[in-house]
Amino acid sequence: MLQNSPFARKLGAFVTLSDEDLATLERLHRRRRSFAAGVDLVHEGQIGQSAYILAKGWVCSYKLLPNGGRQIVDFQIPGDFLGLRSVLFRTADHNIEPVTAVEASEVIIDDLLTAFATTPRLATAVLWAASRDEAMVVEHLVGIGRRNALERMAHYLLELGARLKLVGMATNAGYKCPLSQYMLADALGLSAVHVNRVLRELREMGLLTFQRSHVTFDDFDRLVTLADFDKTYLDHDGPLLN
Amino acid sequence: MLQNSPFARKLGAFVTLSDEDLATLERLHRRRRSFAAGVDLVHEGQIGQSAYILAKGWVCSYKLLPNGGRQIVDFQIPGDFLGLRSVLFRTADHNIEPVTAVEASEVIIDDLLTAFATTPRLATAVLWAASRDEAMVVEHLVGIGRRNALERMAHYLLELGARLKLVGMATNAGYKCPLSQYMLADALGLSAVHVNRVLRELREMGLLTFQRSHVTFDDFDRLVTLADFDKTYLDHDGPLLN
DNA sequence: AGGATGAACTGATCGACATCAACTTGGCGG
DNA sequence: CCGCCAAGTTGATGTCGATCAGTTCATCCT
Repeated sequence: MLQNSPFARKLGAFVTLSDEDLATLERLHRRRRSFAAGVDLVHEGQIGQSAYILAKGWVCSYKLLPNGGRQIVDFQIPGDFLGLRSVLFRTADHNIEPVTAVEASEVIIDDLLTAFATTPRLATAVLWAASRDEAMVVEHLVGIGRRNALERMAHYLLELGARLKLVGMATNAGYKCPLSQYMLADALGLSAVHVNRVLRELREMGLLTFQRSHVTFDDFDRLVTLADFDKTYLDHDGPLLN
Repeated sequence: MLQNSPFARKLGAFVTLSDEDLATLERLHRRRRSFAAGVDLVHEGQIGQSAYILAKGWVCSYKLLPNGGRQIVDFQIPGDFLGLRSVLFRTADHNIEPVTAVEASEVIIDDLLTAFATTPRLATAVLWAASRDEAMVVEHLVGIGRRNALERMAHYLLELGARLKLVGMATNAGYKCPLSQYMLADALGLSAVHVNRVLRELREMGLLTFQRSHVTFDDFDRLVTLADFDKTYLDHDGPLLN
């Protein structure tokens, strides 16, 4: 059983990986790096960046606006691939910042292209992972565009739960979550003040408690109903390709 | 010169395609289909769907909410790949509806996987196209999350212009645009009423006119400034891979 | 021409969330 | 054990865009 890395574990949700695939995957994990919280890993406009496979810790990717605001596009958790766009594009189009201390494997573009050429199956798996990321961004877009603050928060925290569960870092009871209310605000397109009120409301409704960096689902089912959470878009139902 | 299809033309913005690549690409274009405006091509929950390469016309992809609202995620124009996620995922996570009459090539999953195995370069190109789509969704997310209605509209219409220009359907002066104010509203997370006011304001400011299905840039530079439009994220600067 | 239809347009009112300006709590170093 | 600082919390006030309730305009139909 070679499925040790959370990345392999995640790809396993889409394709059954052969030993050869796993070996190729393993070869991407050579350049291990550590990063401190708060120090940008990639920033907009940089060229010739690397990508990373996240092994430990949380990071966020965001964009800044001229008026000083920022929009967090997504948080990445162990097993996630980050910075794919900053490798494929001439210049990075977003910033990546560690939320906590982080460990990750650096993947340079040549490694990636070589891996694709030797195991096309892996290329398909990475395409799947990228599509899943896109699906999450899309769902996030729907939330910001059409859901009110309460539904949006509930939905987002449920999604994080489902993602963490896939890599064994959450249960249906809850999970550890290092995000501040400010970060949640930047992610959800709300003000920090409003995030606070919304979290209080969810707590008083008996649905969910977010305190001391811990999310507890107090009533999972009602929460799912409120948020209209349907995790189909995460495509967690086991390998399609064998 | 085999670069006839808008799809090949678009991929050419990322990789220089060999004759072999182009031939493989050509083989994806066998099953030509036509669709009438307004009749869903794919809808949420369907399984075993095909993907399409759009040859003619506009389509939109959207999600519906239980409260009756809908969020249009993106419009697709000729040369765009659509429904990739409905092929890679067990079940489609979004709906696709033709905005106008449409012609497209149907791509079944086996064709795609075979193409990837024979020309890994093409797999990389498709990954790039998917990443570019994601970049657009991200920019859209930023717009809805952090830009006001005026900036959002300006930014979105500029983006459409840049995309259309890449496939020869727009100039810096403007372009033909079949979208109703209702559709724009569903895309931008606004009400149709507000879309109307915003368009009027842009017109009165002398920046842009959207009338009779035609977008005219009256003052391109000021518009770019207002919208803070930086097209880096579209990665149009010529092949990275040769 | 007269009606039907759907998109475009307008004014009045309302509400969700932002902003501003505090105060409170909790963890940490000295 | 105290003081500090960041995060969390709360109330008062302001605003952007939604909603409601229409009118106008263009096109098509018989």
